[in-house]
Amino acid sequence: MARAEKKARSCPVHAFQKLVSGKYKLRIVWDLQSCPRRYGDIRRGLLVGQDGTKEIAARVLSRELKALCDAGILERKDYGELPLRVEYSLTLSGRSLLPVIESMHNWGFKHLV
Amino acid sequence: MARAEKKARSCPVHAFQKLVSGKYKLRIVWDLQSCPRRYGDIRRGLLVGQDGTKEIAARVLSRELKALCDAGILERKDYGELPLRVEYSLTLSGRSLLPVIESMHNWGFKHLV
DNA sequence: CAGCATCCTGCGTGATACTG
DNA sequence: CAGTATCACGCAGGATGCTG
Repeated sequence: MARAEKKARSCPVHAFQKLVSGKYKLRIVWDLQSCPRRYGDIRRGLLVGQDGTKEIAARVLSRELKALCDAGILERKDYGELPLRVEYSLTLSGRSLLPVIESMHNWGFKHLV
Repeated sequence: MARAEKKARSCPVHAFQKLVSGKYKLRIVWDLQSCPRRYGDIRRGLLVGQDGTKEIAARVLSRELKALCDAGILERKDYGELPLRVEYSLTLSGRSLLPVIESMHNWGFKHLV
């Protein structure tokens, strides 16, 4: 199921880190846990900086989404409608990532923030 | 317990990601789980690339270690001996990080590697 | 041995404009 | 609306040499 590059003997932690590298990948997955979302919804609302962060650049979001799709974490569904409508949702593999992110979330909530 | 910058309303996941940003921080913590280690031990053996990765640059390792110390994850103990001898160990806060890293490790081991 | 000081390079991120 | 095309830039990461 689409595991990109299976580096021979590399460290799992490092491999994981590389997979979710980038400022937004983890947050995207986390934000999709309850339901699929459209491109614009992910962009606005979810990633707009509550803490002063700027809105994510379209180009960046595109790349992160594409990377996640290529990694088999997300699925992209194009409805072929007009105006354009594309929805992103978690795959099974993506869902399996949620507990991991949750542990990060909880730790961060306790020790940081 | 040294929490650096407590960004007001920032996302815990993102805060966590920032804290452990860098290629080696997580692996360093992970490698220190069983016992304290010396600077050189961390550098050699542990971080030398089993998968072809080069040895970490001294400057980089220094920075990562310092950042982890500043974050209250690691503790630095200088024995004041000659030849120089410095040991790094996990603090309580650092230990609390282990389950989180473990979940990443397990996921990575299952889905990547 | 455990690091700093310097210099250098690539890539991740971002801003702006444009398109089907 | 959901992107792609360009251009620009800071900084993490690396290489080399030096020191107490």
